Amino acid sequence: MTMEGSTAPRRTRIQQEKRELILEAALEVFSVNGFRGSTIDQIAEAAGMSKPNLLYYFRRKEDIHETLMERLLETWLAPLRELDDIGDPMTELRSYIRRKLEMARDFPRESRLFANEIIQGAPRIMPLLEGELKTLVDEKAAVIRGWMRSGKIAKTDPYHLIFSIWATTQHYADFDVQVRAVLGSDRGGEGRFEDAARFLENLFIQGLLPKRD
Amino acid sequence: MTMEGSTAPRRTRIQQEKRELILEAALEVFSVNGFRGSTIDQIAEAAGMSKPNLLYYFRRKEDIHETLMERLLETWLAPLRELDDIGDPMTELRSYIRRKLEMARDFPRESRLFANEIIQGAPRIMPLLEGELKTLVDEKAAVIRGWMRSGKIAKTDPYHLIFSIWATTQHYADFDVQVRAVLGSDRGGEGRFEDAARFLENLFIQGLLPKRD
Amino acid sequence: MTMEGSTAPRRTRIQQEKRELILEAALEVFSVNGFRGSTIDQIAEAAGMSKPNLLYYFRRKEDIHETLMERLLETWLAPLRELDDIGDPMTELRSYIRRKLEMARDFPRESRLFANEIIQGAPRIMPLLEGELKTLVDEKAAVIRGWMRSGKIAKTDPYHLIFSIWATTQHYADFDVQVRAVLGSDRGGEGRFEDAARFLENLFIQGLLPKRD
Amino acid sequence: MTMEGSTAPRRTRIQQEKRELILEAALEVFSVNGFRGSTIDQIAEAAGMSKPNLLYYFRRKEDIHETLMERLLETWLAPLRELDDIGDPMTELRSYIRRKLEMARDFPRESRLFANEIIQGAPRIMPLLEGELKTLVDEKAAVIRGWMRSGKIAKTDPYHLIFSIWATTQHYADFDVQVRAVLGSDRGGEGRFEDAARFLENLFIQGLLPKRD
DNA sequence: CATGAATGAGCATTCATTCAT
DNA sequence: TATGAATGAATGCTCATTCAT
Repeated sequence: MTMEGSTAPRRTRIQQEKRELILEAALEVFSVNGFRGSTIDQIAEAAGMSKPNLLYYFRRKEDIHETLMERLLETWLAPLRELDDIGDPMTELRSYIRRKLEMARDFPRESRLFANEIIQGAPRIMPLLEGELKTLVDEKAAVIRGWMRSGKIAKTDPYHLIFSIWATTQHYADFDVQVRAVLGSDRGGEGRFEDAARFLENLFIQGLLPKRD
Repeated sequence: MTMEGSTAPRRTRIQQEKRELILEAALEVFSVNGFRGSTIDQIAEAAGMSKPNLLYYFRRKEDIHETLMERLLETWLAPLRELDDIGDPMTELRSYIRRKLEMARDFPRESRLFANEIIQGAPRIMPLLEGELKTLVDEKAAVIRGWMRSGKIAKTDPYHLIFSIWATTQHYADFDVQVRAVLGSDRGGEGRFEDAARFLENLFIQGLLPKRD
Repeated sequence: MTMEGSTAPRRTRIQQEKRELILEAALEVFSVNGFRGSTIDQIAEAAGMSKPNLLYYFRRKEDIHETLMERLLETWLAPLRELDDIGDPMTELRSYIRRKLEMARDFPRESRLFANEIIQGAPRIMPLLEGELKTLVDEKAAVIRGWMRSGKIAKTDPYHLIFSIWATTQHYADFDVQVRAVLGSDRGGEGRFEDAARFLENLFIQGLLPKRD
Repeated sequence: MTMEGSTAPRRTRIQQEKRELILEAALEVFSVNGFRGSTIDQIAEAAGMSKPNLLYYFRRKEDIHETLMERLLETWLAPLRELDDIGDPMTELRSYIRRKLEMARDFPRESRLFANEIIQGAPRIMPLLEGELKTLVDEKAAVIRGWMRSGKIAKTDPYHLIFSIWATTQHYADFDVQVRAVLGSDRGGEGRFEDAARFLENLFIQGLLPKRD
């Protein structure tokens, strides 16, 4: 049973659908050009509608971006939320890395949109970073620290561990063109995500020290 | 001994200084707002000169950006170039990571400018990525593969190893606001780079497996 | 006995009521913002109906304004029409002034709407001014001139007399905010109309010459 | 010796001239169409320059209007400021009426611009009305009251006296088209101001009571 | 009757770039 | 070199009006 707040504007099904269409188009455009580099015309064109019609659904360019960012953060945090205190530490972390990498593969535009916002100093979502995000990371860092104390994984800084997982996985979305340019046409195909998964698993588990005996 | 080709415009020292001033200002502005989000006015203001005067030194907005990007790539590749076949593998990689992290700390604007360009699909420097960058990475990947064959470091994918070093170190420049937001005021200060250095060294050398007795 | 011409659209009572609602709302909006400064949205909102619904009753924004102006002129001329040749001149003029002042008090929005139209050069009602209005004023000016000839009131220009009555009374509607700002909170209340009535009676009857003993 | 505040932007002679040109054009346009009813295009056209060029001199439409209103109020209050305690009351008032009527004749656009602003509730100059204007009127009302006490003019309300002078004189600017429509082509020419002057002098001095022998 | 949806034309403002001095 | 002035081409957004249901 859901209870929508009375402040939420009532919308018809068609309106909802059109709004989704616009958000999809905006994601495409914003993720490449950033907020200021994108024009309403581009988004309208991508959404297959006229500019004033688009503005009938979202009154301001910023409203589109805002809606996109709100949804984004939730999607973005989901994998971390699933990190489970109860499970086996190594398995949990391995799953987390895999899920993040899958997101980089399946939602690269979302990743780039987020990266764009952060690089520019997070002018629009700073409060969310300091609030919801920090709270969640603090919580999960405590879990990881528990695992370290119990000797299940090596003692190290849990925050920077999380950062490094973010960095390495999101890299395959945000820096995709560079990855493909470097790997070349033969290794830059879809297989690159499997290679990355294999590599990251190795890295995070064993590092670069040669196998003993 | 430098030999400028005859196509390079001759410039006086004063001219050169003004150009540097502009590039410095442009770096400041572009790295935050992106190319399209930045205006010549902002750059001129930051450089302390009038807009037409700025355009006397760089005829087009894009020229400034281009010049910046050209220099950038060189700076950016320098640490990798230093990776030396002859040295001890573990020491070499450790130094590389440290140098990259120092760059993230000392040249965050350059890092963000570069990230901006890549995220947008590298419309301006794609040729450099496929040329110079790929060549260098291929070369160094071969070196690393040699180390792996000789058993000095664990066998894994050298390309993805390089990507993960890029990702983890540049993260501290590009996603700086997020890092600071998550770490909070007590741990987000200047010490964060030392913490990161320590963590990354551990990660790349030993991974997360608990220490063997 | 009214006989509507066959060109007049037949309207149900409900239709008529809705039209009145719209006109009332439009008066409110137009009188403050002027024609071009007012939007159909504002009027629709004030009338409590949707924009397309409003346009069902008046097909064009201008139609609303036109209807409003037509009625307005009638209302506006009514007090002058009542000026009666037969009555006592001083009493008649005094009553006229009083009626005009009451209109300024009770129908300030109508007054402002009219003023707006005239200030802008009467683009929409010029014919009415040159026709109906001029005819009526000519007629009443003749009456007043008759009074002057018979020595009942001082000899002066009857047209400018009418203008000055219009000007002084309508001033309390059109320049209301200025009047209230100058009088301040203590004297700017409802009493201002009585003060004005007393003053204007004095002015028009005796002028500023000190009373003769 | 004038001392310009350091906040005033320095302007070249050409800039000053162009600004005057724009203000002149804006007066023409605003006084007819009101603020919202006027477009920058109209003003630019009237000033004989391109729209962006106009915006080079005034960055916002509102800035033009504001500048105009500031100057306006000063001009508008000048005649009242001249009302002199020392002079002969009747002469002083007669001169004031004459000066105001001359302003209505010579600066009708200014008058209409002012009327437009007041009718719309003075959204932009209310503070000036409650401040500067009220202060001046209070002061002059005291002067007039002094004259009344000394028996030089009839006892009446000085505030409403001032209002009626404003109303009757400005009427010939603000309601000019109506005045001319009513007077017709033979009496609506330039002579109408002289007729008005004669009439108002009579009205304010003697009222309508027939002359005593 | 009523309303959600759609749009062409318009409008204030910005911006890269050019021109003249 | 340096800058005040000028402009064409956007760009975000508004609004009267029409359409479809």
